Amino acid sequence: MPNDVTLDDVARRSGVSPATASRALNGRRGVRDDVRERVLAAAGALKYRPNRAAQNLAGGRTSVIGLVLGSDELVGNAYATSIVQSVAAAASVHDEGLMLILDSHKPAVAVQNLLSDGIVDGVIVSVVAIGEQWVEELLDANMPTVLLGAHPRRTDVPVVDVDNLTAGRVLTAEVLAHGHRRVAMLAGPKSRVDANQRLRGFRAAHEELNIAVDESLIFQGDFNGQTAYERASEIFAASPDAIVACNDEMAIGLLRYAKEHGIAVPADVGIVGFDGIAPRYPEYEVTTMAQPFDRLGSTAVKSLLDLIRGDDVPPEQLLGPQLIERGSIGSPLEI
Amino acid sequence: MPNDVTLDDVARRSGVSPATASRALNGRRGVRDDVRERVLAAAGALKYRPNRAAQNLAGGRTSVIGLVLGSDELVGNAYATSIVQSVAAAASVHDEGLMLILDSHKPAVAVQNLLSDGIVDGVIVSVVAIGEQWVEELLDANMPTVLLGAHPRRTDVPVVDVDNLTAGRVLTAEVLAHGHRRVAMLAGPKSRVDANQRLRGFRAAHEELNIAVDESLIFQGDFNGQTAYERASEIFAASPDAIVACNDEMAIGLLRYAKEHGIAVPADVGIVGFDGIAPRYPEYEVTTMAQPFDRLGSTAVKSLLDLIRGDDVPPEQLLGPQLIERGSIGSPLEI
DNA sequence: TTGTAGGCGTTATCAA
DNA sequence: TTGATAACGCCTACAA
Repeated sequence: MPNDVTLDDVARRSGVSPATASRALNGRRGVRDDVRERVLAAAGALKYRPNRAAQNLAGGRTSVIGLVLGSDELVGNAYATSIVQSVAAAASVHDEGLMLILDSHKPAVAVQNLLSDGIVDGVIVSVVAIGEQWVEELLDANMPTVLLGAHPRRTDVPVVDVDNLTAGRVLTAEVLAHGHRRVAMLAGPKSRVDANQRLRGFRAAHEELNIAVDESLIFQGDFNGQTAYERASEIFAASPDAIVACNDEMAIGLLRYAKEHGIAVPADVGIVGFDGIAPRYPEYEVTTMAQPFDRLGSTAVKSLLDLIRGDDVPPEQLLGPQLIERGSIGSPLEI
Repeated sequence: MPNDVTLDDVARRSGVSPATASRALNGRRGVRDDVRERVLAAAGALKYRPNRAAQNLAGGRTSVIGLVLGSDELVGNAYATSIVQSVAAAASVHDEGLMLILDSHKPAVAVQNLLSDGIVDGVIVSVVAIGEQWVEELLDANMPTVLLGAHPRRTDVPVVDVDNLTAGRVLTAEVLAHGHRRVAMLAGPKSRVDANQRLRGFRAAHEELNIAVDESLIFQGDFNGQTAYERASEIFAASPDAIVACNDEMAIGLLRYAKEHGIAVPADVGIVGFDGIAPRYPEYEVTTMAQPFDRLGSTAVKSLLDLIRGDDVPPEQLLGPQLIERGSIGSPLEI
């Protein structure tokens, strides 16, 4: 019952044909100005809203995009949650509906739902979903797709991401600028492009200052805070001046361990992270390279809409991260 | 290009009319068994999937439901995030699409999008969205709606919620059973039904044991952990034996303060909370009444689908919470 | 039990 | 610049 007003009603009220009304409403050219105004006025008066199903069926768009997060747990994953939030906001700005696809237990069905049912015009696939069987299948189907976070192999799909290489380089440079020389790295999963880029940045920053990287100070992590906490003793035992954790969750795991074991931060050891989700943990102040979540979301949505519209989209859009000083490697430096 | 297979294709391949094919596919009666099987086989072979826009347009359903969270911040809100997760899972089980409606900045438009565009068959409105102007408008529109968490005034909309009264009573009884007598309460927002019910349960548990509630031990909270942390000194100054915080976020705020100020839990003071989202904070073990998130999600989705189908739905479905002992009021009691 | 035909609301094609 | 008319894919009386 919501809305019984159809295009025909608008057409009738403005004394034109449905075809003309449609053209006027959609901003097509070839409609006399006064007619267009009349139609618009009628539509407004009638509170007309197009039926999207009909639009879609007639070959138009759905005005709904999908956000694929795979079977990743949203709960407790501040990064994923931030992505949802920012994409939702961006979709809303463009007046697009947002379908959340957390699905997992029915690979085939999930993909087909998306593709075949014409329920979504395109999808944004988050990096947290990459690697799952059905997500890979999804990438193979030719549906407009934008990756939010780089895929290790698919370079054919446009990607929007933070510039992880720069992020790693700048953050590490900052650590080095504080005088730290024995800098450890708690890396992310090897399968993740972002983690690798951050590590590359870590090395690059050292190279720029002609400081050798001590390979024994590079620890393998998994982006998980609890795991980091459990490996903390081993890492601290290597007595680094500072530790670059590949994300904030791990940095906080380390901070927690430090706190519990009387290790002073930054006095005894500096600790930094990535992502900028740390404000969620007010008791842990950690210097970090924050993700530009808002821009990630809006850029991904805009690119996807371009793609759907048939416009060209850059194969890779890297956004600048932001260094947020919170004192976990010492006082901010004078410039 | 996704899927070119239409109902006609299936009909042709199985040698029947589209009408019969439609009936067979939709489980309508009045189709010979062998014919039905033939159609189903053809559909399977062709990998046929109905076009939802067409189904919808033809008067059928959209197979998409909406989850309304208002402008609530998802990031850092473990309760809201858990709701999203559980509703998404439940929707997926029923093969329903899930539209996430975090929208906020365009009240009117948002509502109309939902209602008029025929893009969603019904909505689940989370308690975190209640009170916002456009959400209230949404409740007035006659669209199938289920509340996930009680509304202070709208008793006309079916609600699914945890049994907060019982939760408050049982948890408080547990605290009292541990021998605590001066029990403080850090309440939730007065506008929230769940918070009030928990407080009622708190009082009920006292009454049952003929213990008077010391009104000076009832503190007003806002469900926010940071705020709880900031008010902690005042609360601890009242020297309660134990504190019942109206949700885990606040309990953790108190625990954090206690930890930082050398107040031993549970030795000096017991602390308990509600919701069961605390596992997210491994360093804070807090006894709590956990929300049955999975069942909340599945019940809400199922009820909404019933509502959409035109079936009756109970006006109120209260699910049982679960006491989770984590030692923050002392060792678990022998039974 | 099955098939035919009409319509759901919109857009696009093609004349006028 | 405008208006018929035909899709789009499906469902559902109604008829057979």
